[in-house]
Amino acid sequence: MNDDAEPSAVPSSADFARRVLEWYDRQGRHDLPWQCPATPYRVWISEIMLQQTRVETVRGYFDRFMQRFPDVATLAAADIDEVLGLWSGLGYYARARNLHHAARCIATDHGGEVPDDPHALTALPGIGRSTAGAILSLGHGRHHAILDGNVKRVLARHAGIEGWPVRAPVQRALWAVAEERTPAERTAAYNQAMMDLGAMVCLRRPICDACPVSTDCSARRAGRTADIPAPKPKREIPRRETIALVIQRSEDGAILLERRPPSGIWGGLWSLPEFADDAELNAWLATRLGEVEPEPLAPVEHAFTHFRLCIHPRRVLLAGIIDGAREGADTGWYLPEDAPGGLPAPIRRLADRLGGSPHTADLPGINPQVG
DNA sequence: AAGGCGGGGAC
DNA sequence: GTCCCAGCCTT
Repeated sequence: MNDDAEPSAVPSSADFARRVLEWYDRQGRHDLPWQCPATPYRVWISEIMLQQTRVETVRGYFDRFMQRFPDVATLAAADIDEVLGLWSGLGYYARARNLHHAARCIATDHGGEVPDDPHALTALPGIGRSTAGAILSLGHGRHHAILDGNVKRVLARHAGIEGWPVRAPVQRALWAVAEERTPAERTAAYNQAMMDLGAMVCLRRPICDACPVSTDCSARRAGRTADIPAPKPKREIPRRETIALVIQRSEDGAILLERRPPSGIWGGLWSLPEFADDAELNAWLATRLGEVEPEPLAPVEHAFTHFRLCIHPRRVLLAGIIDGAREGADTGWYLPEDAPGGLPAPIRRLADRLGGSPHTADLPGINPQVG
């Protein structure tokens, strides 16, 4: 592909697309789970799962999700806890809540068919401009541009668009280039090609020798592929501490789980009772169990995008059934593997670590009086 | 316009 | 350890 002639003029968008498509036919990914078949429903589900999430992570989740919810009607009829259960571990759980909500909107307002209109799509929760473009092009075969992280990287470098892509002016410039270059013919293949190019060739450290558009790439020519796109400005991430109560029945190993509030961190997921400090924990325990001595377990570190959380687990083993901590719609006793909904990843790891039915006598510490 | 929102893989 | 990813929503 490297003839020695310097490109004498800015190549046309058609030529850019032609080279990208030619590369895609030979080197691109053609057998991803959501490509066979690429129905609008399957494309929609995959696109939501793929928001801020890598392909290899999504594969297993996608297959399990499709097995259980093969179409819009099944998803719309499902309980949100089951949806969150299949989402458990994927993160960004608002995506699952939005997905479920949107399925119900599609069932009631669109006759159960995923819309093929940009305005109708972006009106659905969880679907923005880029995801709408992916559903329209990959799922419906329509002419529409996309602009995800991969495409941003390819276009920013090739067109020499400086600045951090999250900033509005940069975003505008990128969308303009994306729309200008997206061909009306073979739009789906082109969009998939751009994502594949970003995921396989135009990496953080790019493999320019393998790129079909390297000869006229602005960043490549300037030797500035490391600077474009501009990296996210650094910021200090705060650290938070929290106490999590593992209150466990020695009889069967069940632990007390609570449903978290619908919004915020881990919204709608099931988790351990949480306390700001030991004083708050002890006050909670005192009113329900009397004097008990919780056993500290090894802390669990968990990194979020915007802060770091250190969870200090405190375990209390119960020799008998208690009636102090009653079950309700949003609390209950469950074996870790039988949780009624999704569990946050670090809580799941912690719960799994506790193992099955413990024997009180084998464990250090606690045998609180009950009632 | 800025910040909230998970988790894991690559380095 | 740090960085960043098939973004969107709320404020």
